[in-house]
Amino acid sequence: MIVGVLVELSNKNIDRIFDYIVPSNLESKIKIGVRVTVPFHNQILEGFILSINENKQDRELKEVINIVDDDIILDDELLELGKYMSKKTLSTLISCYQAMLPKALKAQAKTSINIKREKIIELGVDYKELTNYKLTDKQMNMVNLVYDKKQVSRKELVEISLSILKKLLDKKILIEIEKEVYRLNDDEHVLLDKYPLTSSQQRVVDTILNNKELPKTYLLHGVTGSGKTEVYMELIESMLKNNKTSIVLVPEISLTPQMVDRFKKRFRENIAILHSRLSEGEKYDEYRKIARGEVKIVIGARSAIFAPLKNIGLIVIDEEHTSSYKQDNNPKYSAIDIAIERSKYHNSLVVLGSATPSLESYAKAIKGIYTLVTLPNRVNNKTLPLVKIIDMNKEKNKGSYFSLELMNQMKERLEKNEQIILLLNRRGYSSFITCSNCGHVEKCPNCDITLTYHKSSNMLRCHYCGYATKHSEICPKCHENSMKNLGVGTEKIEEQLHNLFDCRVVRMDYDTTSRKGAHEKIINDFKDHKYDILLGTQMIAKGLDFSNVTLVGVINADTSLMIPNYKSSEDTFQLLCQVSGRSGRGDKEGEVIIQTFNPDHYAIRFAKNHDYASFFKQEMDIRRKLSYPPYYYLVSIKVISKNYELARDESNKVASFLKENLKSSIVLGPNVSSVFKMNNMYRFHILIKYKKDNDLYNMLEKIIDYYKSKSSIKIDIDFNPNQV
DNA sequence: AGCACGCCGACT
DNA sequence: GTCGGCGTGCTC
Repeated sequence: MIVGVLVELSNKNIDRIFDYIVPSNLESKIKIGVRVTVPFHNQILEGFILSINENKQDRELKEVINIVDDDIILDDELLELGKYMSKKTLSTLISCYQAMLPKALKAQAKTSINIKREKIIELGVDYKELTNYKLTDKQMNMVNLVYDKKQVSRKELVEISLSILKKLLDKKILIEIEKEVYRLNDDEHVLLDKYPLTSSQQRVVDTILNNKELPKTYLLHGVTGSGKTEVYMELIESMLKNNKTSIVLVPEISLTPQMVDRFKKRFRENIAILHSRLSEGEKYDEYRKIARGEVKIVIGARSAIFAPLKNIGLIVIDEEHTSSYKQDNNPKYSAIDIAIERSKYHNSLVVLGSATPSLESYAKAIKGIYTLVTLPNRVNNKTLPLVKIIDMNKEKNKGSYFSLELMNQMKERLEKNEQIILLLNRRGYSSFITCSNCGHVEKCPNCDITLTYHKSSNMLRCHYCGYATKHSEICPKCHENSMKNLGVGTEKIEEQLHNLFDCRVVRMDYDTTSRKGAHEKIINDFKDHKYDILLGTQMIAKGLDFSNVTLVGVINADTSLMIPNYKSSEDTFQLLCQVSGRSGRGDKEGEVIIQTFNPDHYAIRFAKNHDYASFFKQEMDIRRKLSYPPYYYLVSIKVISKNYELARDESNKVASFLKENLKSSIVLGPNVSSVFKMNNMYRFHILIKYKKDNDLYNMLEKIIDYYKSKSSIKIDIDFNPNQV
């Protein structure tokens, strides 16, 4: 028997199947989709069996060494899905399969994550026979405990008494067995009464369920607080009744414990959770639950789209406009694409939900590629919060982060014992230090990126490569003792809040949430009103539901407008709408205050009135004039090299090749990349705008082919990039 | 990805 | 004369 194996190395040069002979003792275990170890060149690698051939050997073949798992890791659907992904993203096939699997199941020769087993104690004799033994009261108590619970962990009994346990084990009254356990234990969840659906929720549910054309993709446009989650749950329940499974994607699940909680309360043990904060062991366990068909619902972040569920009836993508649904390293896939591809296989529904759909999705809905369904009002006809724009150019209260208006409002809410959310619109990490004398900023010598200041360690760090150096207040350029002008961080603002008010503030940002479970704690504490003010970055904008919040303040609306990206207006509009939606979700009316130096910018003006339609119209106009998506698709091609001249010259060659061969596309560049030098590599990029170009994939493949043997040049291709 | 092979510069 | 630079090629 001969098998074709795809080995673990991700490299275009070996992005193909290699044949191996199967020794006869392994033949019975050979199936397509299982992992094997094979000799390759002068190493031992893991790989996946992708084909089984008869003995038609045209050369000397090496032998398969071993079989890693007894089970199939990738079934037919997922094997095909990987091929689709590889073709669409131009990534190696193995990188696609690896992206679909938890670390424990990737083809990697050095994994150590195992099935967790626990020692369990059971009754070793029939309960009635116990009268034949002379047992002390204490021994009898333990036996009764085991009898009642049928199975008790050894640990629990050892805590009672090791000597009693040992006695009973010696007498074979109790016996010890090993049992597979899942690491992520289900906490007890009270079953939640479901809310009756509002008439518009019911209408949406009916529209979607009465549809007979499958597969089909819906865009659910529902304002913040309109109860999209209830709609998802109702659809899932209908799937369960028909014995179908569902996947729900949320932007970053650890940020939305409230939503997970609601699902758990309604569907209990029928759910598996997959997200980045789980340990590798926990992920592995959740994955096995899914693969064994023990759950019918999977909730998770982007990669949960690959959950190995059978018989999928519904895939929900909540907050579909979120950029994290696109993976920004290879393979650069979009979870929405994958969802639609899987829906074709399963003949199922896809529901994309958002209060502020991406322009691409909304345009597709208008074109009829998706079907639009809407929830135009908040549940119980609650009003959307009143939004006030504060022009910071005219602000009298200079030198403070807060305008007089915001300060007064905060004071008022605090007096009424209501809660406040403050958004600091930061672009990723940007607590940097500038010289107040000459304006100098410290940059990373490897990456050309401004270094971030870390107060706790007094270090400056590069968030791209990890370079770190001690912070000194002496400016290296002008030698004044004035390197202390810190960019605004939540810490600074918290300080000022404490100076202004007697209030309890909790910060939620990258620093305060790095520990596992930190998000949940902050959110729960805030919900329990242990704090008056939640101060955070972008991560507080989405999905949170606090009924006592009546004021949302946006400290600086402008930062996201300044980002050099064609989507910056869209991102800003979405952010402002989303964060505004956190206000007034309970009985009390909510208000929002947005501070900005650009009060007339349309993204801010339309966000004020929650006016998606007008924003869409104006933004589409601009996109059309500038030939941006959704009128054109984008592909970014980066040419990367350690050698500056080489990167420059080769990127020129690539650009002219593309200009020559892609007559119906617009080829821009090469330009230096926004992050020009990263990890000591120089980066040039070329941008292609295309509508339909039959030669595009051909030409890109030719470029990849040409450079794949040249290790001094790296080519990086990104379709519909988040960042250009 | 690794690793060997191979063809040109500054050194015991 | 040789050590070693990294360009090129190969892996069933």
